[in-house]
Amino acid sequence: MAGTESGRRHTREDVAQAALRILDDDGLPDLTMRRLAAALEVQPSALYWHFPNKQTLLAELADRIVATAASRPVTDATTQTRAAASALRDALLAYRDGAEVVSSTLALGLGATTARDRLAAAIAADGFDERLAARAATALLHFVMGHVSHEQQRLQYDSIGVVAPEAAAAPDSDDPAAEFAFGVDLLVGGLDLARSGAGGSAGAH
Amino acid sequence: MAGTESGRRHTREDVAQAALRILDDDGLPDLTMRRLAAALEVQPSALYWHFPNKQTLLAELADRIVATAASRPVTDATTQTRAAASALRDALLAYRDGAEVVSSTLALGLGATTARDRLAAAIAADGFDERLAARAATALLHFVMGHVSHEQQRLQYDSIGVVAPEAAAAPDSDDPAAEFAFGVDLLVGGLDLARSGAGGSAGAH
DNA sequence: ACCTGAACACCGTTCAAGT
DNA sequence: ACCTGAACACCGTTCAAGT
Repeated sequence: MAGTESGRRHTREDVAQAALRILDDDGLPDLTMRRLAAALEVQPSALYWHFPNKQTLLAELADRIVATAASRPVTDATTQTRAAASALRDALLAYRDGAEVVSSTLALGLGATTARDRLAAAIAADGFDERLAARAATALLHFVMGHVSHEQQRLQYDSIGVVAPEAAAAPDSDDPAAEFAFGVDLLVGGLDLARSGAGGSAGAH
Repeated sequence: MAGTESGRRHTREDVAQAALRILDDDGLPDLTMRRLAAALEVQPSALYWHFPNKQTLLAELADRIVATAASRPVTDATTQTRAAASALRDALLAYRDGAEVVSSTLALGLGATTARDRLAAAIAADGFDERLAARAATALLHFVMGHVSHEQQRLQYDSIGVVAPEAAAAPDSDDPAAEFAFGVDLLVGGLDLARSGAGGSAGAH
């Protein structure tokens, strides 16, 4: 009950932390500058001393979210890639609406490039050349963002009960983790094909 | 110059058309209920006779956007899938922020399921069984949405000049179409592997 | 260095009432 | 059947001024 935020003046760090907390507790739609200011017991205009605008604040949050992607030990071949993909998914899932926040700032190149870099590194570690790894990382990143965005939006809508009837028994809510793994496997399978050198699907040019 | 919208009373159709026009001309952020009302020379509250809320209006737009996906004649094997994927991409690109509109309504099951259905049908037509086709369609859909969302957000930001320095000479803006095709090829390649029956990546349950 | 106070130009939505 | 008028409860951002 007592004041976790009772002191007066704040740092940029305080603002980012309070924002992450609101994001996690109430979701992106509730993360307004005014609500954030209230949480810090400050006027909305005070926030603009720490961040030039909301977009920049979100970019900062995106960086922190992807930074939490833990790297776990792996052994098998082409499994660095799978591990990196699911580590990224876990990081995005760790904060409510994490995928939305990250993908919104991904587009304007404001940080969060760490995500693609890590995927590319994992693919390269699995024995693919850099150029191929870079391109495949982009594709994989898009799949991951698309999948987790969808997953988290569903979570949010479900909790408010705003789900359409069709979506109830859809082949969709089966098992997000399995569905995710399946998609990653498809992409990795395509990569393996490219390595095998066949003039097949993803190989040439 | 003269009044394309001079008459007084409107239908739900008029509202949807005017909304699509604003979307295409000025983008999703400018598609507000008040701006839409102004375009129809009507009070904002009048819109709520035609649509219960903005979300429902957007779902209607999403349906129309994916509906424009033209099916083009194909011959090769596993190419129905590629064709369906790029037809969907074209449909999304046909309207500004089309991907955002569609994916936002995809999550809450409000229509736009046509997109996944078509992908699944194409995959099945390429000789995969229904269950596999359904799961692969979901993965492919996520990739497509992730890719085109990113592509369109970049377009928007570029036009306002809000791009970060790094993004300038990034391996990102290379060639969206080629990048898209590469990702689709990876997924299709993984599918082919599954068909080959090897206990490999994406095959077994 | 960090914040207040007040304003500007907006939002989506509701609801009684009009024709 | 379709719309007006007025209100409610919000937004992000700016900017002079305070300490």
